[in-house]
Amino acid sequence: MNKGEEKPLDFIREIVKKDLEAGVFNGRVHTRFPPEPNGYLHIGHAKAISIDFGIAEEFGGLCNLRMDDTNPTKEEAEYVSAIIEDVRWLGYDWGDRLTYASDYYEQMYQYAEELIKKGLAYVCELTPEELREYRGSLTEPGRESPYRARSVEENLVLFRRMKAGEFPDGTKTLRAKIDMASPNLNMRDPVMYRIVHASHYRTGNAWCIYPTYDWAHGLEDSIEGITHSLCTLEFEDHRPLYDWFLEKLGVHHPRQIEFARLNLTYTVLSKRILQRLVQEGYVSGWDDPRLPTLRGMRRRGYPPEAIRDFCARIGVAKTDSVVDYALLEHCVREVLNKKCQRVMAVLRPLRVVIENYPEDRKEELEAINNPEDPSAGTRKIPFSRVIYIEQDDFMEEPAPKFYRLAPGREVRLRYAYFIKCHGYHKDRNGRIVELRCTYDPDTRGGNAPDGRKVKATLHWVSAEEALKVEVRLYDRLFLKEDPLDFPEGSDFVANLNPHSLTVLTNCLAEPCLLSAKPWETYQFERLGYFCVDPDSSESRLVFNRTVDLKDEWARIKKQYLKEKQG
RNA sequence: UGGGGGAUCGUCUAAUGGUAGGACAUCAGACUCUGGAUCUGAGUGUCUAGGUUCAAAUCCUAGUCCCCCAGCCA
Repeated sequence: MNKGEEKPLDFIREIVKKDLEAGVFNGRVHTRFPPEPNGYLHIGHAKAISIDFGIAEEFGGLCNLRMDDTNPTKEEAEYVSAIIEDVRWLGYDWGDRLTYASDYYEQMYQYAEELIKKGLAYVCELTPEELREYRGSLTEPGRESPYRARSVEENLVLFRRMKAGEFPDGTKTLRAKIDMASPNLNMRDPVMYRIVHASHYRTGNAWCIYPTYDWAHGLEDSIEGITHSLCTLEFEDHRPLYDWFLEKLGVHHPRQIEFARLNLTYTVLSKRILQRLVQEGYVSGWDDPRLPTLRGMRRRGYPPEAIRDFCARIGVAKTDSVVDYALLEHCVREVLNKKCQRVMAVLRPLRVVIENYPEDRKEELEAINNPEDPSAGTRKIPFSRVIYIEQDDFMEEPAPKFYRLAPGREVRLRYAYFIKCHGYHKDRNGRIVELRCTYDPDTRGGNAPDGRKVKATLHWVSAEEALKVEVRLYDRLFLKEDPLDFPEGSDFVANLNPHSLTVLTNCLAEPCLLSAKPWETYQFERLGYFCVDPDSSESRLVFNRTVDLKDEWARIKKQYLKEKQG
């Protein structure tokens, strides 16, 4: 694509554009995002949201947020508010167009009577088991229900009695009269209404018959004047039915277009499995930062604009695809790099005594808040004789290409001084517990007047002023790229990463973090991005690692270890 | 063995008969007071076999492989 050229449109936008040009819907574009309030939204929904709301926005149209609540046994008000919150957090707005399928129950019922009167629907008394048998199979046609030939009058009476609550659950259904021999199973006289004596979270006990998805969805779209009904691929062979209902009713008829749902490596987006992860305690809740739920990602520190950018980058197509999780992380880093304040924190502290630095001396050094954003200004960091550095930043016997501290080696303490290691102490287990170093007073601020260079710059905190904080390190929840690829006889649990969470309780951070507030994200220099978890209290800050920084040394180390092994 | 869809670098996605391009990932280098960021460069792809054409990812024919559908879930 050359400069100045428009970004190519995906196949849906292409269709919408053509419809617009042809005046198909009187030049209108109106979409909808129709979640069922029976669970929490995840990154897969974010893709759909970004398509539904994005297309409406780009073509000067509208997008409704619609609760597709047609099943009283699964839906709850709690999910409605969570969905609203999550879509809003992502940054989308539906004005006053928050709608509910349940608001259309009466109208749907009237449409159903209309279809009965046209001889296109009938009350069937087959049991669920019988219904299945009568449906036939993928290769064999179904059989017509013995109740199929009822008169319009009888159907009407029966249907009204169904509505009146005269029959127990599961004893009768209203079915569309289409074609039991259709090669498309969805057309084999699909159920439109089922009897369910259950209280609905919105309509209470007003109804005991509830519309099925196939019957309801097109009507919802039609009633709301939707022009383009965008959904995922598995609804492709429901489209003939969607079209059939609307055509027989002769009502406003939106165009349904299907796209591939999102899959991510090392991640599951199946509602059922997500539920098990939460219910069986593999994660701490729906907002566990390891989960691909929007709440989880928010708590992890993923900015909504990064998720939106991700959705824009993955594109829209009909090919089944699995997107590399690294792309999401890239989008997250890109946003965070630009806006996060830098700070120094030590995850696994190693005590360093600077022998030639006077015991009674303290000083403050100036540090840049964000090199990507000069307007973020600077801050002061305390420095003193005893400091802590990262355990990983010292090697007794340095590996090849390890530039950091080692006996006899000089490195820079960021924004402070050059220090040189002269010795170290070990505990009785042989673990290094303290380094003895000297500093060069002439290198204050981090540069040597004689121009000598060091190969590494370390982050550090002053022992006395440091804040003790908790840091939760997250890693992918699953070990396998495809978590559903497990040996026979086991299940996805076999692929769970036992080290997906590491809690570090003895971390030390520079004192400016004292004022940090929940949900704020910082870059811990050389380590990654960390956001303040709402579990934090006045006396103890808790940080979640959002994502690490790209780490050249980690890469080299890995290569080195691999070579050493074989 | 029914029907509906789909196959382009490792991954995602463009090219709509006319130079197979981008992004992420990977590798190499430059720069750097974050082994970060930034910059430069490299490699890797049209499912297969035929055909049409000056020219095919694109059109035709025949295959192959993958996904979805037998809820009174959505």
